Amino acid sequence: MTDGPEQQIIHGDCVEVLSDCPPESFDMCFADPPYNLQLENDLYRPDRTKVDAVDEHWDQFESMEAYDRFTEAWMGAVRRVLKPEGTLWVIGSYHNIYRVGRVLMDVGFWILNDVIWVKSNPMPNFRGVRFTNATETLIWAVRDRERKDYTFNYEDMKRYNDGKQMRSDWYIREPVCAGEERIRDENGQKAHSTQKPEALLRMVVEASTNPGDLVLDPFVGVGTTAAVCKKLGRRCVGIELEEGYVAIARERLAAIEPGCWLEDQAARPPITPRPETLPLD
Amino acid sequence: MTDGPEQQIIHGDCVEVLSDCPPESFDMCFADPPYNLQLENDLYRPDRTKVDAVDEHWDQFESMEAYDRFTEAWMGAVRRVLKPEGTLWVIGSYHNIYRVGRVLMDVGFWILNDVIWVKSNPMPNFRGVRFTNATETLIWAVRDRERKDYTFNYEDMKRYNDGKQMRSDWYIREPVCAGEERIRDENGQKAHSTQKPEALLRMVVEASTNPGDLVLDPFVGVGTTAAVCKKLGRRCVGIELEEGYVAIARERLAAIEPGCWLEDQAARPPITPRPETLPLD
DNA sequence: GGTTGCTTTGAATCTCGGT
DNA sequence: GACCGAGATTCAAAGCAAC
Repeated sequence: MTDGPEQQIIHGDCVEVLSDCPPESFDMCFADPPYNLQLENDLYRPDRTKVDAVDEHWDQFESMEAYDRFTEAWMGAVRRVLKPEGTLWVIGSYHNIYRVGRVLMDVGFWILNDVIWVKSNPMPNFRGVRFTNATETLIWAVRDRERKDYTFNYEDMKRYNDGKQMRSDWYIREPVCAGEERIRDENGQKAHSTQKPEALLRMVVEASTNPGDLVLDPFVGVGTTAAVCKKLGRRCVGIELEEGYVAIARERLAAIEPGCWLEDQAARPPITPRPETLPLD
Repeated sequence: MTDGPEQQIIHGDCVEVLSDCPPESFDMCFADPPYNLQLENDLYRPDRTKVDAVDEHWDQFESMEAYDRFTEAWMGAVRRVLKPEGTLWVIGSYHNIYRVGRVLMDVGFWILNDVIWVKSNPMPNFRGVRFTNATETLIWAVRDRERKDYTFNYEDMKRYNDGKQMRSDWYIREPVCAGEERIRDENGQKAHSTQKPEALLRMVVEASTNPGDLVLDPFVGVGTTAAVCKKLGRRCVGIELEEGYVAIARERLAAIEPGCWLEDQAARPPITPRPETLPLD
């Protein structure tokens, strides 16, 4: 699995694919599993246009229990192939992150931080019945609790907080994934309903790996993790079940020049520092 | 239980105390459960008695199980005494919020938001091995999923975001040790290690209750929830196991003029708006 | 080429009352 | 409980056309 090209996209179910992988192979894993959104009805904006919701079959689960079994399966498979000092990142929303987080603890991972991705332009709550859901959560955890030698590029991260210790609240400069970065199909529709910004993955990869390290993404989708790894000189194995996504990810990777971000880091930081808050009174 | 003074502090274990309470009595519950049950070296039982070091069978997994049992116990007791349209707020950090959140879903609560308390003055990570842990998480959930008539003062909340829909990221200062709000004992030491800011509770109470509503805090500590309720004209029952905290909370309540914040709301907003992010380049 | 204003859209557990 | 119609309801950033 580590003998292929520096970055590769494998088509298949991550649990099956990883069963052929030797243990303790990967330095880091980033996982963006299905969120198991429970959408009961269509949602319309105040101007009566319909919201293009996440309705893909890969986000449908029979029950919460089924989702927990799914989580235990992929997380156990990932843990086996992680090095003992390797770390796991998982991203989610309130729909799934509490279930995922508890499974993560139960299978033996040790949480290092929960990082909050604060969005500058989240979708509002159109009916005014809740607060605007303005964040997503990333859990960062080490495989074995007793291993203190996981990779954390502390000094590099300081550059993103004005020279001070980097905080766990991240204000991603490229907000919701839109614009030029958003990959579209031949009809101009978004190719993947939940594509993540490259800036977010850049923070993750820079913080917790070194150049040449081997990264795993078991739900690689249209290949954001692999693309960022290629730009940052990390090796990456991305696994994806949907054949359509696999093709897009491979095409995306082919257009990237290896290591092209390595000299560009200071020039264009991926996140903005949290601005000063106003005084209380 | 609702026949006492408008705000009262009850000394005892919340599960026991609530067993004498008629069902569906409360409009809202705010809970700040202990999450120091399982530290690096010291282990505690769910009743917060310390575990003898010779109990070697009391390993990490069992202590997490015990914490879950503890959570199920208090949350079940709370759910019984909440009105069906009543809501529950729980605050926690990454140490416990994933376990608490999953229990919350499993016992039937329906999550409305996860609110991120972003601290302007978090304690840094002294050893530089993680990101500064700059947030805590509040889960807001309605008792019965099908009830849409929970209280949410949408328009009132807009006042705290420049007239626009309030977001789920809240920027509130922590009560620092030097601050006026921090309650101290006769030796000048902080009386409670995790005292919450009144500004945070004010947001919670104003968002999800109306004047005259009955609020429950099963871990009321030094009485922040009860104090804010008194200032905002809400009734409150606070329960606390530690006798020392009970005395402090009662003393604190006695010094508060009922409803003193009701006319002052616009003058002193509890939170700061999310500051502008910096321009792109 | 720059500016202005209108349109589109983003991981969303988003109403209520009558039949 | 399902269906239907009335009615109340949105923020920021990108895309694009017009000027």
